[in-house]
Formats: sequence, C-alpha cells, structure tokens
Amino acid sequence: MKRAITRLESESPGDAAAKTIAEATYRRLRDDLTGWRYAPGVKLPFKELAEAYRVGVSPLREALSRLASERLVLASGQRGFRVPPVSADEMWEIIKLRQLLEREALVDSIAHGDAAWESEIVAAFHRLTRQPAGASAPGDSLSDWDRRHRDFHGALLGACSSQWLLHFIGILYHQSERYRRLRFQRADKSALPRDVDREHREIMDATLARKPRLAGELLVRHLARTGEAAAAALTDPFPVPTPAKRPLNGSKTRVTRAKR
Amino acid sequence: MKRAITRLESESPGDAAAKTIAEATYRRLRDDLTGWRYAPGVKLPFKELAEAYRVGVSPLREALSRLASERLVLASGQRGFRVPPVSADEMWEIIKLRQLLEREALVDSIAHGDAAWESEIVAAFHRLTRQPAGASAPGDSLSDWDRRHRDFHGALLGACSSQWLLHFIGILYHQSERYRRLRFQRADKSALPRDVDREHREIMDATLARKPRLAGELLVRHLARTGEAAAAALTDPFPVPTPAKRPLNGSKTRVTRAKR
DNA sequence: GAGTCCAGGAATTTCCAAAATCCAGGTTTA
DNA sequence: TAAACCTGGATTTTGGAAATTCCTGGACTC
Repeated sequence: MKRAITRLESESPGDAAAKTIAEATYRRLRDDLTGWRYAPGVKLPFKELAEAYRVGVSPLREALSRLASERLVLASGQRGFRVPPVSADEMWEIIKLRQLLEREALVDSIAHGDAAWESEIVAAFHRLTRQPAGASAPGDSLSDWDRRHRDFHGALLGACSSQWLLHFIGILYHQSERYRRLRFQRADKSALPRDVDREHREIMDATLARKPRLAGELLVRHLARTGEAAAAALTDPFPVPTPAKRPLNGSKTRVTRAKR
Repeated sequence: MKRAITRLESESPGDAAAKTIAEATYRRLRDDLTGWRYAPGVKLPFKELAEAYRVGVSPLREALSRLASERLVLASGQRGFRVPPVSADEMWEIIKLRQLLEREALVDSIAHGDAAWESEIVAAFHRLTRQPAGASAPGDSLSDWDRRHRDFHGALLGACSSQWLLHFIGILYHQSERYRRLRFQRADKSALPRDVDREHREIMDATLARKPRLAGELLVRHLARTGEAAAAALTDPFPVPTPAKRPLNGSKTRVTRAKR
C-alpha cells in the first residue's frame, strides 16, 4: 500500500497516462517551453501551434490556459499568448521562494519520512549519479538527466505532509528549470567550477541522518548556486533576444516546424 | 506614476474589465464556489452550468480548467469536474502556508513600502471598519465586507517586491475564504468571542510603525484565529454533506437556477 | 449466487466554422 | 507634418455539433 503522496510530477515514465489530448499537449508544450524551443517574447499563434502539434484549437487553448496559470506563458486579453520574458530579478524571486518553500518541505519530510521514503531517495540518487549529464536528445527537449534530477529532488520532499506546499514547489521547479536550462542554449557548455553530485550527496546524507537544520541549509545553498549559474547565463547577450517590437527573428520560424 | 504592483485582485470594483467571456465566467464561478453555492463533492455538469451562466461550453471549460489549476474545483480524467471536499487537515495546511508566505510578504512589504503604500493601508482599514459585517446579499455571493477585507489584506502586502509570492498568496487566500465562509452556512451566526477589527488595527499599527517582527507575528496569530473559527464550523455536522455515492440531494437542483 | 461481459444512454472532449476583436496600412483632416 | 479615422485582413474567441469515453443496468456464464 503506497503512501498517498504526490510527487513533483505524478507521471513517472516518459509520458504515461495522458488521458486527454489537452493534457498531453500541455505536457509537450511545457517541456518545450522550459527547454527553450521558443525564444522569450515571441508570440504563440494558434494556427501554427495547432499544426505543429497536430491538435485542434480547443485542446490547444486549454493547454495554453493551464500554462498561463503557471506563468509558463503569458495570456493577454484577446491578443493571444506569448512566451514570458526572462529577467534576473524574476529569477531571483523564484530562487528565493524555492529556498523558503523547499526548506520547509524538507524539514517536514524528514519529520514524517519512513523507511520506504529513505530507500526511494537512495535509489533516485543512484539513478542520478550513474548517468552522464548529457545534453538533451534532439527529439526530446527534456533529457534523461533532467528527469532523474527532478525525481531526486522530488524524492527528498516525498514525505512532506502538505500537498499545497508540494504543489507550489512543483510550479516553481518548472520555472526554475526554464532559467537553469538557459545555459545550455549557449554554444560553450563551460560549467562553473561546481560539483553538483557532491552537493546532492551532502543533502541526501544530512536528510537520511535526520538533521533537518543542516539538510535545509545545504538545500538552500544548492539552490543559491543554481541561481548563480543561471545569473551567469543571463548576463551573456547571446541567448536572450530581448524582444523588440516584433520578435519574429528567425526563432519564430522554428515555431512552425512540425515536431516529429 | 503608479507602482507596478499587482494587488491580491487586479480588478478593484465589482467586476470591472473582464475582457472575455471565459474570464467573466471564471470569476463568477470562483465567487460562487468560495461562497458555497455548490456543496462539496457535487458534480458540476457542463450542461447545467452552461445554461445557468448562459455561456457555451468552450468558455465554460476554460473557466473550469483555470479553477482546477487553483484547486477550487477538481478535474478528473474524462469524468468532468467536481467541487473539492473539505477537510480540517487541508484547511490547516492552507493556514500554515499562508502564515509562512504572508509573514514573509509583510516583512518585505514593510521594507519596501513608501508613503503611498501607507496611506493605502489606512484607507483600506477605514473602509473596512466603517462598514458592518453584514451577510452576503442574496444576489451576490461575495459581500461588500468580504471585498473590503480582501482589499485590506492586499494593501498590507501591496509593497511586497515578489510577484510570485503575491501570486501564491492570492491562490491561498481564495482557498482560505472558502473555509472561512463555511461558518455563514450555519443558521446561527454565533461568532467566537473575537474582535476582528482590533486584530486588524494591531496589525496595521505595527506595520505602519515599521516593526516587521511584531507585525508578522500579529498576522500569524490573526490567521491562526481564522483557522480556529473555520475548524469550529467544520466540526458541526450540518454544513458538510459528506458526499455519498450520488450527491444530488437538493443542492444539485440549485445548480440549474439561472443567476440573474 | 457471484462475477464478468455487453449494450444503451449520458456526459465529456474535440473539431470546426461563424462571430467578434485586434492590428496594420493608407487616407483624410486640422 | 502629425494626428485621428477608417478599412481590410489576420487572429482569437465562441457556439454548437460530432466523436469519444464513461457509467449503469441487465443478461450470461461459472
């Protein structure tokens, strides 16, 4: 009998159990948005998206509407949907909120976690570190490492008793992913001198040792480093095509390319 | 030049600037949901809602979808939408999160607030206390006092610099309202011995005195009392028709009643 | 008698075309 | 010249009907 706990993402495998077209389109769009298939500021016209994803306007509209409620797209009046711009200020807003919420959730998770929760963390860490941090596969905008990374952070908080806390953390996680993956838009993938595996291991160790203070502090630092890395990518002029009046510069034609 | 700050609710008057039918339907449904026009657990069939609100299924579906993303309705697969059940556990989840987030936002608001922010708080408090806490008007499910109350709490946090924080607080506020207004479903409106105006005044005074610690603590206590009042209403058996297999007991027919 | 399977009916989801709205460009006017 | 005003085309939004899915009740089998 499993615990009635929602993970960061309910679907465990690739795209299991998308009961409805709107749901499937929502997930595809979400992954493509966080994976920078569309540049910030560009318009997302119904016609092009509908034929790109091979769906009608109704499920597409529902998908966009849901994404707007999570601020992964911007909905303006009767003027359609746009990709939100990026800004360092907003990025730090998101990081600071994640620090506040995820620390709280981790402390709660440590207080409530049982043996099954512990082994889930260990398993997720194992899967994460045994896999190279390869770039995204060309067909899929969400790489295996991204998935494992998400699952590891989800496992840490898996025993948190507050569904609402996890709900908000999930939304912020996707936002954060969007900024984190800005780096991979760059040609050179020179990482900051950072040992992510080690950071994850330290968080895991403190969590399993049931030291909420320490674990929370390590998690907060981990998130801060993530923010710094994203901030570095933000200062680079290349990947941020600050939307001029008409942002249809090359990247818009990519919208029309059918996803096969 | 006004500050670029989103209030708890962007629309200031009754229902100003609902650019689209979907938007207007979303707001009407939201107010009716928090105002207990529909009992917890009942199904919300498209056909009845469509003719009750005099809209087509497309905007209705979008409205319900948005409400589902804020958990004011529950969407299940291809089985339509339901009114979420109530539980004391979830209510305390919401209260505890509000305490965490609103304290943070109030501290930030105090740090950033200017003179215009101060006078907005004073004005909102004045409007709130000069009006009797009358019950909802029969035609409208959101009373004047509710609106003023919402505006006062929004004014307190009006100078908070984090849009995301305010966004989540807004969602939780509607959830909280749903539980708070459970009391008014009861026949007797015997209030707990509680001086709400005084609580509000103390919070305001500490805020304007720029005492973030004290103001935050008072706000946390205020929210705790709100939770206790709702918990009292939850224990009463009457207003919580625990949904049997088919919850079409009288309250369902009220769904069909056109809102005029 | 209990469980499984199958149809009919009801509800939701989706498609598609019509209506409403917005935007760009050109024309007129002060 | 610049601002305001139309007008045509493109885009979004909406209404309603088709398609798909789900639920209920009854018959059939073990």
